[in-house]
Amino acid sequence: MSEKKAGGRPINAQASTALKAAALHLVREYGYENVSIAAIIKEAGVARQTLYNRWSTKADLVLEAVFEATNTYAAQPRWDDAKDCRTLLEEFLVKIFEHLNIDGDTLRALVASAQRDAAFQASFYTRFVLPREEMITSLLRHAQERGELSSGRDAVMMSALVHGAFWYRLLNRNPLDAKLAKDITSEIFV
Amino acid sequence: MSEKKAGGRPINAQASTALKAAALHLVREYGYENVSIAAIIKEAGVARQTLYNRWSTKADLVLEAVFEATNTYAAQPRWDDAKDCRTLLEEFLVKIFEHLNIDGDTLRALVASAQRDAAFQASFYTRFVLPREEMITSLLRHAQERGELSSGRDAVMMSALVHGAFWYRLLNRNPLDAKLAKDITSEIFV
DNA sequence: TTGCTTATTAGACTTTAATCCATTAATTAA
DNA sequence: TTAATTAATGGATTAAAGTCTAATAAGCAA
Repeated sequence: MSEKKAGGRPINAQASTALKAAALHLVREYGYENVSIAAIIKEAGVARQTLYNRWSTKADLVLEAVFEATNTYAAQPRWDDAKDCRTLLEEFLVKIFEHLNIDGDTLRALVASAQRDAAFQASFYTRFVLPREEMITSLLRHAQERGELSSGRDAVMMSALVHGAFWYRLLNRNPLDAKLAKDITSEIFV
Repeated sequence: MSEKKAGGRPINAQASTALKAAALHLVREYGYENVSIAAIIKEAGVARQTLYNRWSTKADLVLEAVFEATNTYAAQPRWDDAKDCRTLLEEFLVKIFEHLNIDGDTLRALVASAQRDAAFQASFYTRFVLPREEMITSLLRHAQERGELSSGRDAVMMSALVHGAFWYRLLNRNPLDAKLAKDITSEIFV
């Protein structure tokens, strides 16, 4: 399946790069809602249709741009056995919050887009949200194995509580700081 | 301050009623994003400017329409002393979820609007979100007083965890059902 | 070279939220 | 009755996302 007939003008990879760079730059500088498609293609020096050949909406483009630019923050840390899991969770949350303090406004805008577009919502959830949720779930299971957390508890539900808590804060424009990381951790580890 | 000079054409209260009714009806039937201002004023039989004389955006109008139509669900229940607090929380969550299963799609759209409009976000949070958050906080404090929950725990944080959990589920288009109410409750009451 | 195929470009077009304006309507005060 | 004031109306306008189209560009295969 999906065999392409040979030939045809090749896709210009530079156009993609320029579009992502322009989108990220403009969105971080002026805010998602204040950046028009027209401004992005103008800065990228590319035609409108070229953008829509690659991404179907502004949200898709910006998601990819933010995602690629912040791989660092989404990386699974190796759980350091020298520290207890309570500390690991708190430190991981602090790391997530650092990212959210850079791109939080953009991510809020993407969550908003996701509510209007089920396909984008699925993509956003799969690429951005779920991976971290699974990282925390695995950390909590690790804590159960090490006896730092009662094995009777539901790691998936606890992870959802943690995620819910900081997304809820973000969407309500509350600060995400070290104190919050500590407070959330305290309520999870009894 | 704020004294109005007498005279002037009086505001037509029926126009407000008709606009709210039209907005609620259309939004529930076709979905928030599929309902245009043009459709609302047409069904209400009112001029465009009349709508904007009362609400500054579609989101403000729909929030008020939904809010008025669902006072029932937002009412503070009297905590029945015959039941333990675990049961009360679970039942309260079930009640909230019943409402979210009617207007959840609309509320998701309003959350999206709130991300684009800080003033609306504040209004939405104050009118819709915070009251329930406080109800659950007070229930958890009640549980602490009755010794059903350790008094060392942070009731405000726990309430945020609970709220975060179901808003998170709602925004990710996951089901809000009795099982979720039970699972959330279980993780709060140890 | 000549087709064939796909990508890019520029710009017209559609839709919708929101603003703006001139005109008309409804009310109070003199 | 007249003037002042405020609301409602209908329609024009603006801004932006997204769609569409015709012309052109850049490759492959014969």
